[in-house]
Amino acid sequence: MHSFETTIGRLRSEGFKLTPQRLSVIRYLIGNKTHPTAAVIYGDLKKKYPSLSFSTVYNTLNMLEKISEVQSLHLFDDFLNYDPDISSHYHFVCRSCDSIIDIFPREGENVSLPEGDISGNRIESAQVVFKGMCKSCL
Amino acid sequence: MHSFETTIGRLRSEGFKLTPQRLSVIRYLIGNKTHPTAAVIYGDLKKKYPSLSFSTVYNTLNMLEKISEVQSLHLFDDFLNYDPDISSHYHFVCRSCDSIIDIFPREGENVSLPEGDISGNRIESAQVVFKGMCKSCL
DNA sequence: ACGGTATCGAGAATTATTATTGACTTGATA
DNA sequence: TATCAAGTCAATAATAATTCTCGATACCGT
Ligand SMILES: [Mn+2]
Ligand SMILES: [Mn+2]
Ligand SMILES: [Zn+2]
Ligand SMILES: [Zn+2]
Repeated sequence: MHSFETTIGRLRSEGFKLTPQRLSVIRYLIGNKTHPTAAVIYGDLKKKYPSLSFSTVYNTLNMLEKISEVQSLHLFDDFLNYDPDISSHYHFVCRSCDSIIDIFPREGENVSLPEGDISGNRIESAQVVFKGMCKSCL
Repeated sequence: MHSFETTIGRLRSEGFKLTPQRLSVIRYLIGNKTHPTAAVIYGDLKKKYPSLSFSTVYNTLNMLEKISEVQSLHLFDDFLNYDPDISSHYHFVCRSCDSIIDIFPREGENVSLPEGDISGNRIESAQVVFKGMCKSCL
């Protein structure tokens, strides 16, 4: 996500109301380096905002995804993970402990993807998911 | 998938019975260059095998995935696509027509991924999904 | 204050996939 | 042939993440 100010500015200009519920979800996500599920977000925020509902969490996440402030990740079978980090990076998923690790490819790490077209199809985004055993599980 | 003979040989050696229902699913998938869903497989086979049930399609797909004869792909929100092509390749998904296009990286197409370890995590497989507009939709 | 609109939360609905169940098939054995 | 055990079938129920519905409420400009 962008900064708090930028994000709420974008929502305002798109015509969304900045309700306390939405702001709580946004504050939860800003600077969050994990990849929480809707259930985790709901569970954590419910403590502080007991009247928050699941629908509102989903609605807010879908709204944020629509304006590309978060990205949903299909890493597991039964649920989505949400990534507030919209910088270009990839993911590693451990098949033993299910942890999700951000991969920021550096020079020499040999992650390179085409941009523009491939076989005549126009690429707009690319997702890379590595699976294996994470450092701690090894 | 491997050849018909190799595949049924593997199933036999793993202790699975080669029932007509399973064989019909296997024959459907061998050489299939699309990425059918369980529902599509069921719908197509139902015409020829009216007593086939959905459970059997799912059970057979899960069995084939367990022995790595097919690969399930989480490309859309609500269902899985199954890929009988187990050679190393990637996918392009068109956001306009939802078609799934195989990407076999060639020399000079600049798709290269690390093997072995990345940041101390052991890579066992990698999935790449490009999204954008396909050639025909452009 | 008033009227129109957006959003809320609660709970129902949706739906792809998985689990359960009881009948049936198969093959080995006596 | 009779019996038995294991595997598999199809029908159906269950599961669970996400979305939808709806009446109530908050907000906004006038
Ligand atoms: Mn991430
Ligand atoms: Mn493919
Ligand atoms: Zn791990
Ligand atoms: Zn297309």
